[in-house]
Amino acid sequence: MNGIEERLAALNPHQREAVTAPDGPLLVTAGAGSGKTAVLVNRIAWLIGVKSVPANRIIAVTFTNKAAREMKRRVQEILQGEEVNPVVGTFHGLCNQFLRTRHQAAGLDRYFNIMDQDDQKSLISNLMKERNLRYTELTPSGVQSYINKCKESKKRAGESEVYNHRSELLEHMYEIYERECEEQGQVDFAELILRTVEVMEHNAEVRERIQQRILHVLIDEFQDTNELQYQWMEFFGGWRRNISAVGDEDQSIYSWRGALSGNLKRFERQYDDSLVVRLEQNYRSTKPILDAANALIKQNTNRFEKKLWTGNSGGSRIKYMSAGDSNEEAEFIVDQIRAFADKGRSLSEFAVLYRTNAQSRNFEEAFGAEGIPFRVYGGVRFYQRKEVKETLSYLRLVANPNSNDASLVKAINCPPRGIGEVARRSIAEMAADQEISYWEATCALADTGRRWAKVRPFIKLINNLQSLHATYSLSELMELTIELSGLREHYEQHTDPTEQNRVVNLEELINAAAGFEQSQESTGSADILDRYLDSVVLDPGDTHDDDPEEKVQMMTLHTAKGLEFPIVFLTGLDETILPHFHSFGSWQSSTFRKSKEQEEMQEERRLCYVGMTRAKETLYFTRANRRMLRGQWENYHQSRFVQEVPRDLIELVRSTEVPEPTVINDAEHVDWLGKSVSHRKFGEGVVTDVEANVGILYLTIDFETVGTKVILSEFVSIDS
DNA sequence: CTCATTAGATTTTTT
DNA sequence: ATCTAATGAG
Repeated sequence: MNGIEERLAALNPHQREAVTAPDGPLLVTAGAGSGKTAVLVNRIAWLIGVKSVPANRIIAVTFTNKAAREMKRRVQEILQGEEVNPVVGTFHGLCNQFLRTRHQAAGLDRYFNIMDQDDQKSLISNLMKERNLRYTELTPSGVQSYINKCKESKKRAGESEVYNHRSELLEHMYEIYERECEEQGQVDFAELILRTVEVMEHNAEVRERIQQRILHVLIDEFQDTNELQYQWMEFFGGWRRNISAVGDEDQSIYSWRGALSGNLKRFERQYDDSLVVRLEQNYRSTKPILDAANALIKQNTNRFEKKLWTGNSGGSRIKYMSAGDSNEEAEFIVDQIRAFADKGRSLSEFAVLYRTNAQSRNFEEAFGAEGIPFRVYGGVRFYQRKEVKETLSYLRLVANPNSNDASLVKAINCPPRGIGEVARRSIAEMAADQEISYWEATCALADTGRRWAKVRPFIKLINNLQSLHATYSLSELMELTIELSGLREHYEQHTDPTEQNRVVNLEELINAAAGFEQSQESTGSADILDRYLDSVVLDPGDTHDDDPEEKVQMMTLHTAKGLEFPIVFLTGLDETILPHFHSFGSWQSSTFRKSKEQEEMQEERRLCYVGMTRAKETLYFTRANRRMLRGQWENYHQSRFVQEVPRDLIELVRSTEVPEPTVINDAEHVDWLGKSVSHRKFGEGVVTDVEANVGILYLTIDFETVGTKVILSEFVSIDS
């Protein structure tokens, strides 16, 4: 017998209805903390255990790898006994598997390489440089975001409307980029999904085989799917229509990545016979926290009104602390955690959440100084460090020298071997002329005279590592690479702490490889190096996941989605931080549009909502009047979101003297409108719009030289 | 070609 | 403040 009956009995009627829904489309809209993941987990277990659906014919999609692992674990836990293996993964992970086994049908190199955002950006940057395409109108990141936007809405180069010079250039870059990726066997994140959908669309044989095999498709976090992912769902699950989608529009926080929370409604419309279940009972938070979160999210327009409720009673109000500066904010949190910990709370019960990764630094310093153990998720990623990227470049060359030109460029002169710009250019030229890889070009050039003698040891090194690859394990190969390449020696020579730390990171990298080996023990014997190199890009998260140690958890609001903690510090509740204003008095914003701002503001509010609803029993709001930004102290004002929470749900914990926000009346509004003003950086302009919020005036100003920007009133002066 | 110094930039969030 | 790219001296 298995544990399903027992589990079903523990669910509420709505949850049970969703879990045991008959075949056919199912849409679950679920508020924060209402147990939507539990519904998915139990439904998978129910399908396997009660309906006897073979586990490997069920496919479930989650948003993060962490969530996928958790889901597999929980399904297995319910179905005690024999091992079950439903297919669970992220869109990107699943599409990668699909393409690896069908690279031929997909028209991809057998050993195609996956680029992360950094790789993609430097490829674009190099393309622009080498082909002299450094147009003033375009930046590499501009091109990058254009290409990704296109791919996310299933558009290839040439399929977008060209309406001005700039968009013409962008299309041109997209074309060049596509060709380059094709030639080099490079695949970016969006391409994984796009290519998969295209194979399903055009290859009837593959499509039919897959559609026959898959009996059920389940998708979590449906509000965060984009056009491409919606189509993926249709190709993989649309034929049998056994699709379960779970989501919450109030937690849609990835529209900047092309996500369309409207996909929830689209699903409901398109599969009009679907069973729709709404989960509105919150099991996570105390009443004051839930009431506060509900009040906040109510400010968003055009949303389906939910009445999220809880049976929990009691609980304290939100504790609000407004600090003089960011250091004080951090110290306050340290003090509070100390006090709780003295009462016997475990450090792992605390989470410090922030809008931007840059904010973590303050907290890291304060916690470090006080000797409180903490763990930062994400941040400057381990796998993005220079020394780590260098080592991985060697491994990529070992795995497949012919589809990793960028890796060759990186590895060939790290550590310095006297092979520089001139040599690189010759290699690139020859590779282009003869349509061969950089590696082949380098090998050919090595025999062409004394000038190329320096590359011979390098070629030998790679060949040597390739032969070692056959006999040594992944972690051993990693260690040999670091030693034989001279990377360790190179970094050990330096005495300053930054460089010394790199040696430590190299050790850490070997450990990570060993950890990967262990986690993959049960899986087949397909080349572990290839799978490791994929996982480094697709799942660079925690190298040692189930860290049992007691540590305070620190992460961005985005990373926190789907998690819960007894005590949560929601930090940086300041205008321009949360809500964040990328369009605020900064560089390019000639395309600033009011409607877009509205949309972005609502997403910021949802982000705040996500943060608040992570808390089970205690929630803190913290902010600071002054923060260090790029080496300078800047002034900040309390976030509008604090005002949007009813006063009686907030308790002032400790507050340094905050000047009462100046109340702006209508007369002052009118005062600004139409006035000529000047700004220190942007020069002269005219105020075209005024908006007041929480005592702060936001002026839309049409500048003579730099176009339209939104500026805080305190940064401009009226011309006399 | 390497190393050191300097000028310049820095779009928030993640697979 | 901190990182990278560009520049110049050896």
